[in-house]
Amino acid sequence: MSLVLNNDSEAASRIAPATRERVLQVIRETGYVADPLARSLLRQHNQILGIFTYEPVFPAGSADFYHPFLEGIEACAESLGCDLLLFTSAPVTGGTRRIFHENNRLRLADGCVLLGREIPREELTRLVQEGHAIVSIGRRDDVDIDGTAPARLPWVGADYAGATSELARRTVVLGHRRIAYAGSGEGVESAVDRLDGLRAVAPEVLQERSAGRDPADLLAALLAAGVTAVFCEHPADAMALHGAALARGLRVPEDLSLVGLGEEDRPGALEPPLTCLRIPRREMGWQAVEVLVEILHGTSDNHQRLLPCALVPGQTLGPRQI
Amino acid sequence: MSLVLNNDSEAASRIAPATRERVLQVIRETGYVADPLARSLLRQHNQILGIFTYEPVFPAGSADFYHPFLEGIEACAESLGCDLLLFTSAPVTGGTRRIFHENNRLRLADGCVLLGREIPREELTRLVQEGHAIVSIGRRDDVDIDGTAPARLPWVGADYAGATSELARRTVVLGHRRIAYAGSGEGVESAVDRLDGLRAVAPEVLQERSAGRDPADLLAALLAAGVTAVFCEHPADAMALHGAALARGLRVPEDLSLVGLGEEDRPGALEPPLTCLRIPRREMGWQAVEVLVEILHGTSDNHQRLLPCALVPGQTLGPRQI
DNA sequence: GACGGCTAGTAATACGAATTAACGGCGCAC
DNA sequence: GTGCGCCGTTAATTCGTATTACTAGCCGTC
Repeated sequence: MSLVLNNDSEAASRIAPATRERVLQVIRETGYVADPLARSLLRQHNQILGIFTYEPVFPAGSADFYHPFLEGIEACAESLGCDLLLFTSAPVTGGTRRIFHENNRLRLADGCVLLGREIPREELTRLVQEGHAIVSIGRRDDVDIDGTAPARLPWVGADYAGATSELARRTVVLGHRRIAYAGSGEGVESAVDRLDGLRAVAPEVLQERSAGRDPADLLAALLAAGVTAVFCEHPADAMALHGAALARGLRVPEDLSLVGLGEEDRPGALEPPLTCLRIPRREMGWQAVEVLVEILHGTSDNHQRLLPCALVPGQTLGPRQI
Repeated sequence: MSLVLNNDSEAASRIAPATRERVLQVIRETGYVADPLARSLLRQHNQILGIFTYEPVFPAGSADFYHPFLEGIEACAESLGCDLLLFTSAPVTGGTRRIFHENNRLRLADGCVLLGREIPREELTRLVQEGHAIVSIGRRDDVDIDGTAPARLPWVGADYAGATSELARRTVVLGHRRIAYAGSGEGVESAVDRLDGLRAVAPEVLQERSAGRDPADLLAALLAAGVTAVFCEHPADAMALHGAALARGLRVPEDLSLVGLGEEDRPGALEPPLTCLRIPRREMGWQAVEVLVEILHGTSDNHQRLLPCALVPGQTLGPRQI
């Protein structure tokens, strides 16, 4: 039976064509399908790729930030003939989902794509220690495994640093000398990369936190420091600053240039359109699955890919008025 | 071991506290986790719910029509502690994905949510025949199983008929006598329901196909027939007709009332806002999972739920000008 | 002191498919 | 005529866990 189902070269030689046809006939009649569970138990792989998100996969409020990643993942998985498993069973403790719990179901999947702005270090460490095949979407710092050299985590990231540097160069060329960075610039890798990219070109950056701050106050502080161009970690901050600038009678970009270091939540919402980045999210999703397959097959040995961000010209970055 | 892991009432009585603690200690040290595959093989259920879509789950182009359904499904699955399996391995033959293929992996999931505008009848029939636990999102006609009475398919649908009837009533109250339906009104259940809902209130409906037709031509035909209000199967058609009306120097709703029998793709895109329906998509996703669980648990016996659509007043439906 | 009942721990079996080993029958060759 | 090899089939074993049956040991009671 199984010899006929999995028509291997070996089986072909072993089974007589007549018998083979008879078995196939019965299979057609009864509509028999091998229990994929039992097969997997033996084969030790499932053709299932897991997706683990540290935020809800299908977030209601936010303008579907994760959607394009999932698009790419789905498209690639489909091309590979793999199913996708969403680990929605992982319980939420202390605000974030945790992949490791008493009955973690990680092994249902052959490998796992990790998605989320921030992934707890201890989870990453344990994932690596236990030898799970994982790929992070978004660059992650290497994890320290006690004793040994830091483990190079597989990831597919967006080149925030490079894109920010390029925007910074253009800003400098436009005459700006006092450039500010609005945002934390620390903690999460994506924030660090952005600030690093800006600093690489403009070392004298003025950094101002924006979280939970009144845009008008933030703007006032920036202007007082003589800033003429603001790089915003979150495009939403750029929108807020734009509003505050208008309220103050300032023009963008004539009096103040604004750059968003990410995608606009709702393209077209701001007039004039924001100068910002386009994160290759779909492509990142696709390539994450590619890397995962490379890991599973043992091909290639570099499991870190940095994809370029396209620059969205917009109209909020202009020459500095003398 | 398994006795300790699954701390049942029985196990509690069987295992000595000391032994129990010793085993737990070893489990903690080794980080052992039971292979979910092997467990499932024995238990005959997985805590996995399948999602099968007859279109890509994460469609790139369309404005994420399916996203809210998935949101609801995810939220409910999470509350149940179930994982979600996306059947991306199903091959596409003849334009649509097919759930049944030589190695269908349906049995990986305990039950399956079916998503898609149109689901091939033969697939539904076979799903029912083979006794799979399924729920369709969107009403589906009963399927004929040869010999027996038509099988009542489980589904969670939007009450297009009721909502359309209500809109029709309002339209009649506003003085409109010649009402048209733009769209196929046949084939897919959702289209049939809409036209039926309109006909229930306004039997003398003029029906015009809109697919692949120049909006200007369609509009001309409608006006020639003396139509003063158009119910559009697809809101996109309403948008197109609106454009054609403007081009012709007509005002909406003064000269022509437009109603969309669905959600606007991009709310706010049309000015004035379209009078249309709000499909309770998130709620449908949630309840689909609820129904699925009812089926699996054998509780309840009515597995068909019709959820009301909210009416979005908009400003494209107005009194008929005498 | 012996037997019965209860408990704790261990061994066996089942889950469903796949792989492999064993086996029976047949034919060919020596 | 017998032995070996080949072909086709069947039985056994494997995957990792859960359940059940069974056994050894202990205590209490008669």
